[in-house]
Amino acid sequence: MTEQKIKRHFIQRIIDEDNLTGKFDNKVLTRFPPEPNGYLHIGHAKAICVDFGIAEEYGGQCNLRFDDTNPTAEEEEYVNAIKEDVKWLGYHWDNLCFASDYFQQMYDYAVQLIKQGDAYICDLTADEIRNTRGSLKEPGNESPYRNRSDDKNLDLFNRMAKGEFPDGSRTLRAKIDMTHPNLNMRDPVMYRIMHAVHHNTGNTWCIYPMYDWAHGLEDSIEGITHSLCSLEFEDHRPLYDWFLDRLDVFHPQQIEFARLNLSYTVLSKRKLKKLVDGDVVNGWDDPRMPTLSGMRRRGFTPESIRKFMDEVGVAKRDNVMEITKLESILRHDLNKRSQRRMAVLNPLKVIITNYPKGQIEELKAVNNPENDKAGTRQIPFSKEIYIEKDDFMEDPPKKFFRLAPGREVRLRYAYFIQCTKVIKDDDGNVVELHCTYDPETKGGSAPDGRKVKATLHWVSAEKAIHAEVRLYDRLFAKPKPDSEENFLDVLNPDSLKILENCKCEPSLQNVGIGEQIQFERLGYFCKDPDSSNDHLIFNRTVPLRDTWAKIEKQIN
RNA sequence: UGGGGCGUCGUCUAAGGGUAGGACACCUGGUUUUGGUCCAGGCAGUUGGGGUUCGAAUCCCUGCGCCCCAGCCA
Repeated sequence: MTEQKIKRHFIQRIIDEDNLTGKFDNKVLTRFPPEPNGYLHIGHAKAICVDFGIAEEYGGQCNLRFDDTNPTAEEEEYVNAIKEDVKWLGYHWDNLCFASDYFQQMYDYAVQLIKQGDAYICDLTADEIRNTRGSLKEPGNESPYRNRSDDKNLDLFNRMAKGEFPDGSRTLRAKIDMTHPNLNMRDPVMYRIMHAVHHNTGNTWCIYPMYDWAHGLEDSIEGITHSLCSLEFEDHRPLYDWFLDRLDVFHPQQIEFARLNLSYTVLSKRKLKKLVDGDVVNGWDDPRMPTLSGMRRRGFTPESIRKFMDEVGVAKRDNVMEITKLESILRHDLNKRSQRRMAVLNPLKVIITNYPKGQIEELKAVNNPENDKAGTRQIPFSKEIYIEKDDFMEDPPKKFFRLAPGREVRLRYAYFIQCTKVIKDDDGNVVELHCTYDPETKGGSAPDGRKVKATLHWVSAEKAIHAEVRLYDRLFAKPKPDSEENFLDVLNPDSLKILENCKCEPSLQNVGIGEQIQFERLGYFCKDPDSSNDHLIFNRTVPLRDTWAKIEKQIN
């Protein structure tokens, strides 16, 4: 407990200090400010956890604010998806805000700056502005329109807003310093002309504010105390401060922290959109996507994502979290909450030769060994069953404990069986096994105390229900796809494997969509929303840790 | 290169002048009717060089390396 108190990250320390000095009257008001131009991904989840988490911790508030200043990129669909994802993560915004609600006020502030001589209308084209901005080494040159009279600027700005000029013909620029070593301070554009329909304001405006101009105002208007954002905006903070100082309005404190990176994945909306638009995946909510909607469909719990963020930490250094860490936390969470079921993904028929034909026995199985309250259920057992193809080897290596000719293993919750005969097709593939069972071992233990080295999952052939199972793997084959010349070159060709012929125990018919289930010895799965009553589809969220696979790898 | 930022086990992250700790990964072993879980143990780190100090990951100086910025994107 005290240990938790001691481990304060740098943002908490800054706020602690502010509260000590009374900088913001001990108030904490943060905001999560997404642009509605795509779906939220796990990188955003870090920002959400920091923004909402800080507010929660200090008894403050957090706004959800859509930074909708560019109508050509933004859509209502994204607004709705973002709201849903934030709620799913378990956070509740205190105010729902839109930058577009402040357009008039921003306009008025712009007029103020023009009157103060701090902004001017520039007739340069985008190319010309770029060419006069200078470079990292060279200072820029002043625009020939820089010294227009305030009246002329006011008139032109007014007419810009009225729609008298075509797109791109003029901008409003801050009059700062074209030789400033920080490129952002070289007379940045505040407004551009865009005759575009805005999802929120419709046709009301044909000039739209730029991020640098708008964002600080949004924070100031809402009374945000600590404006938390990612590292790339550090260079913008002086400009943010400059605008607020010139306007002499409430001045939030911007604090920057490192964004999350994840190995074997990409976390940029641009690249994710490319995967969607290029049909590399099946939409934003494809279970392979690092989007929150994709992860939700895959079977992630919001708790596991939040726990992950706790462990990720908050700091300023660049980082790449290993995806194994996420998976580890996921498994830990799923292990505690998931009911166990049996399903066979790659079925191999087994006939128990000495079991009475036509007999069905109901056997008791534990629903969750981690949670007694989950209770038990009955599973049907019969003469013909399916086991996993991988659980039999005709000529097993030393460390393979599972079924082999002449060997005895346990069927989970059922009987010991011994393999007596291997049936093959003309090509030599094993297609069926004959086994005998020991009636004395009902439930899975032998009265004479003899042991077996393996326990297999199985499904009654007579009572099995059919399902499609989708096995997902990481989308990329290289740990840092962002560092590749083209991230699309390192896609993992096996990121999705569809198994059409899977056999499930009957109780699986009734699971709800998204309900997390452990298929014993295989992994965690959940029913996909594409399922129908006569066509079950299960997504594999994450496999169980597989020690045998590791040993197998060492052998080869 | 001008400006801004950052360097602690393989990967994240603590230690803010006083024993470099934790998690994941990896390796052992134990328990086990899931080769799961759980438990125990192990491996492994302060970017280099100076300085201040009884004592430096921490403070100072100086190298080196990495990231961001030249959209009318955010």
